[in-house]
Amino acid sequence: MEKQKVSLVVVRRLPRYYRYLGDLLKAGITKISSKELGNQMGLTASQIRQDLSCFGGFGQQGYGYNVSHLYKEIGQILGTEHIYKAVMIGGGNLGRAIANHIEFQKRGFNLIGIFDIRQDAIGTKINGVPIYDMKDLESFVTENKPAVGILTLPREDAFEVAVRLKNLNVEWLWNFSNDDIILEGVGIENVHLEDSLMTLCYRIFEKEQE
Amino acid sequence: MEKQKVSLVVVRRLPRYYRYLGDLLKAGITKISSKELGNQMGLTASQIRQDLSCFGGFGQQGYGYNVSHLYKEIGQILGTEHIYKAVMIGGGNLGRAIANHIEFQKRGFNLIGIFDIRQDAIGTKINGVPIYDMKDLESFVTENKPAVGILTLPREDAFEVAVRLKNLNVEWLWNFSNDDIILEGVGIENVHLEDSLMTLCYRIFEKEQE
DNA sequence: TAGATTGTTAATCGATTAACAATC
DNA sequence: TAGATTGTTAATCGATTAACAATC
Repeated sequence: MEKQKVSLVVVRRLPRYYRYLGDLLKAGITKISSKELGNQMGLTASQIRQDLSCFGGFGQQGYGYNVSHLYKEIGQILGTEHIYKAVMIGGGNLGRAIANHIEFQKRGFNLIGIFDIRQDAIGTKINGVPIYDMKDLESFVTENKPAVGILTLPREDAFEVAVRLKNLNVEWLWNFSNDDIILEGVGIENVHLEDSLMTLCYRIFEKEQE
Repeated sequence: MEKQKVSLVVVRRLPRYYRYLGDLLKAGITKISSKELGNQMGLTASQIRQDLSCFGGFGQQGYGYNVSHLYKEIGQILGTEHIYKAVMIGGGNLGRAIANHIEFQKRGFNLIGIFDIRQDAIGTKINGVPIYDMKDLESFVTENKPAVGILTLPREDAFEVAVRLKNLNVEWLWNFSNDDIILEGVGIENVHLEDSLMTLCYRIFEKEQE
């Protein structure tokens, strides 16, 4: 009774659907067809119907999709109503920005602690989240059992910390360190900012040569 | 004499190759085969050879690739030796983190100014880069002609600013605002952090249900 | 009812993997 | 020379698009 696993390329489009539907909802639009949504998003109607059909039939022939209903369904699929606990490793500039900027609750997470080695940061808070001493990582994680580690620390230290987290049964990482971490049994969601910037550089240069 | 445009999925792998080769170089390794590199990166040897062959033949039969040579070639392809000027719009937490954290020079860019509306920020610097008044965007951009705008401002204001930049002939955006910006003639490199986090949420939930 | 639009099956397109001759 | 490994062509696999019967 194993249901077919949905391809990651489809899953990665879901948050984008969710955003567009949220905007439509806010704009007071109650129904939308795959054709019209495709126009707005720059996708084919076919792709939208194909994507959604991985999760069920949310539309109605001759009518289209009810915006509010589809929005809720996709939110459900994405698991926005979950509250997975997360700890952040690295309270520097990047960690600080993420902790302040991301609305964890709306995305299904709760950031319960930030860990750092800088003594002057320890004991303070970022956006209400306490900064703890890296030395206390083991005891804190053992007690609080977060599902996710957010790696906002330098590349050199990332792998070692990932291993420490793995040993504490933290099996998911949101990784901002510019390093690939390949660890058996650990799922990684990478945000490689430098890679993105280099890709941009390539695209600019390529365009210039046309 | 138009050369075949290289697919974006291949281009997006280049920075990753570049990173791995840089590490090998630092480790003093002088040669590597596609098979061994594939092992390390979790790719097939075939894919690596196929990817590289989009840009030329950098290897040698029976030997493999010279690490230092290949590293330099990929750096060249990515355009790391360029210096495209960039301005950042939004000097809040996220902008501050990016300005401090990203090594623009190493990636082919020079961040020449940050724009904000908060009067207390204007006149200060982030990592040596001055913060200017948003009112002066037009004159500054007209004079300095940056190629890229980095959008680290709230979603609500992102589109309007993108249009202002487009009108000033800034045709490339590195977009951190959680908004899709679709503008004729403007190339966008999106970093949708919230989308990434929601994808992670989905993956955790999916795994739990196995 | 007639028009619109879904969900799904089939066709196409593109990306990845396999195979292998060339050759270092 | 023999073994290794490339670059490239062919085969496979997966993702996107097109087509269409079902039906609101």
